[in-house]
Amino acid sequence: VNRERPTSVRRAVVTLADVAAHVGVSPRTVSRVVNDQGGCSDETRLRILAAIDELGYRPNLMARSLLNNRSDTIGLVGRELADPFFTELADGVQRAARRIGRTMFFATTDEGPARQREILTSLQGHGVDGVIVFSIPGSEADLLHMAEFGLPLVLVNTNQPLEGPNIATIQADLHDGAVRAVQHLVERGRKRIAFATDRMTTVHQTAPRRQAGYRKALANAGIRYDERLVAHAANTVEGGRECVRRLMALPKPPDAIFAYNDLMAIGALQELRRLGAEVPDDVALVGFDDIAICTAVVPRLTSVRIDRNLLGERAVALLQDLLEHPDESRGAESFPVELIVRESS
Amino acid sequence: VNRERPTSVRRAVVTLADVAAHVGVSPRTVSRVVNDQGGCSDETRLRILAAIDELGYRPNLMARSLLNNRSDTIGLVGRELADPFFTELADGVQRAARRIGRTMFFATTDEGPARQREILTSLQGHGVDGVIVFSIPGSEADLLHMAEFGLPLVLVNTNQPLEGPNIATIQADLHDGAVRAVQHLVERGRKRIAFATDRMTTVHQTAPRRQAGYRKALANAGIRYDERLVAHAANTVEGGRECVRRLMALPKPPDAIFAYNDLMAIGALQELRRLGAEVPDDVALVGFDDIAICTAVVPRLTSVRIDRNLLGERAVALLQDLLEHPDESRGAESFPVELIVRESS
DNA sequence: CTGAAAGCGCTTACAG
DNA sequence: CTGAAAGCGCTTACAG
Repeated sequence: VNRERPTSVRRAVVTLADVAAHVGVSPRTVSRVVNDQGGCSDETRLRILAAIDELGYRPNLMARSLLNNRSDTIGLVGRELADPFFTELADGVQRAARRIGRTMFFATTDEGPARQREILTSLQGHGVDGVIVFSIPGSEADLLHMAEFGLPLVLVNTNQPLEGPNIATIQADLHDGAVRAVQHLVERGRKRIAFATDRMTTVHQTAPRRQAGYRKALANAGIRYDERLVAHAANTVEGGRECVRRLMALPKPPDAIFAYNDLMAIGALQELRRLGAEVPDDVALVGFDDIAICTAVVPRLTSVRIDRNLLGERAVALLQDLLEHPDESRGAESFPVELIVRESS
Repeated sequence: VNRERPTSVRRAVVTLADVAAHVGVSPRTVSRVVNDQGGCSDETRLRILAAIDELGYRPNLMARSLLNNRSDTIGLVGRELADPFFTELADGVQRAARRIGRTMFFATTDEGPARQREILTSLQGHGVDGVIVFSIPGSEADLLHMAEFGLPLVLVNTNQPLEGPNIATIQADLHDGAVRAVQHLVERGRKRIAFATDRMTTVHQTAPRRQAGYRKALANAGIRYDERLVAHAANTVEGGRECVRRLMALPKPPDAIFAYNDLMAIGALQELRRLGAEVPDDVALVGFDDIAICTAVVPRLTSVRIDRNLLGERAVALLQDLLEHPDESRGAESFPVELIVRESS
């Protein structure tokens, strides 16, 4: 073990040079063994491996990155871990990254664009080869700028598709998801299909995309759009309850409800039961996101599923492509969704 | 911008030397400005800052770490992101780390001890100052070994408390949580208190700790332990349903159920309703973990809460202490839990 | 099959 | 207030 370093918090750590000295060869030879480059007698090789084991040598990957200008590492950045959408995405990213020999590091940025920039700068500084960002609305210009200055970026579910050097975007097709959900309710013979949605104040532009799909499917089916059947509330369980109270108090209440997300759908389910309405007989119900609770409620909830694992894997593939062909510009990619029909409709 | 490097996947990146050349000063001076060390005329300083902005210079943190032997970075390692327990812990870690000027990187290891070791080695190689591990059972010896070889480690909710150089553990007091839950049911006047628990086959030793608390609280209250009131099933919603079917079929069914976790409690709730039993009037119900759904079900679920955010913050404090005083050995720390009483009991 | 030299981007003493 | 030198741990050409 090497020199004293009293100011350091870390214990002195074994270096390649320590191993070389211990065996009595040059660092170059140890390096060759560590990197499996061959060109080394079996005898020296075994002695070196034994020394590595004995001393507990671990290569310093930062030193290596400094030379190679690559770390085989990618970053993943999202708002908050509490969001199940994000965690499943992350699991997909993790698996796909591993398959191509990359390690994923992961950081969250709860507080908006400034913090996001800070995290991305930190990741870049620590040498990640590229970053997948589950982006914060309002940070688009910033992200384009960072990509241009050398940090390859894949944006997942950003508001607008972005184009530029060193950047790619992929978005779940929320519009199509809403179309499918409403079309399914039409096929079930429903005529008065309500939409229980988020308050539109949010900066996340997902509600408008879903609502556009809702209107499109109604139009396709020749059903007139009726503003009274669109209820706005918080996108939570309580918000879902609130929407149902208002919708069921209408002179002509709905015979189906398409909810902005599953939490609202579950709130709607609870409130419908309380009001004595049967699901799906009196009111059919479709949620969005297909979170785990969908199969834990009675009746089990029909929902629009985004395969978040697959979305994560796709994002890794895009990033890899970006890293291999940095100079090609590429369009925004759309990610398909599917409708999972269960008992609530 | 510097030299051509055709083999690199990364775009050529601006270095400190580039900035120095652009302004016409030595790298040393730029370094001083970047690190706010003073000792530089305001005029040069401003010119340097302008150049940094114009060229888009970002310090290479790996090079810096190589010199300092510290990165102000900590790692967090867990099984899978899908586990809400872990994500809330992570949010606490993230916030606490940030408060002391550290960046948290995060990695998952779904597949057991071998993979965990791989991830930890990678984190160490990338220069993290220490790691918080939400550990995998069976990896204890390995973790002790890694700590001894220079990677400071804090273990959260490990099976056994571990002691050794460079290592600390913290565990939620599951035993006390179970005692409180059952004591609460006793105070509510319940006499036949069942325990719906996990199959004990699991390597995670949490079920026995909860069961010991259950027995302890019964003994405290002078209630005889009755093996027939302990039902085992999968620790899922479906498992909870299964336990209730068996328990309510007993000659003398229970008047209260303490569940291994909230998922089982929610399954129990559904099945009790299906059987026509009122909660809490006929059967009182207490869960464990206090996951989000507890307040979304009707009646809202009483549960044992582990403040996972706080647990995460505590883990960071322990790690920081370990980094500042590497040579002190320390005991295992116990983390208190609380009972959140709601409508189900 | 093995080694001496140079350098990745940066900072830490040391001089002026 | 500013700079030249040395070195963190490693790898990449180049020699032998």
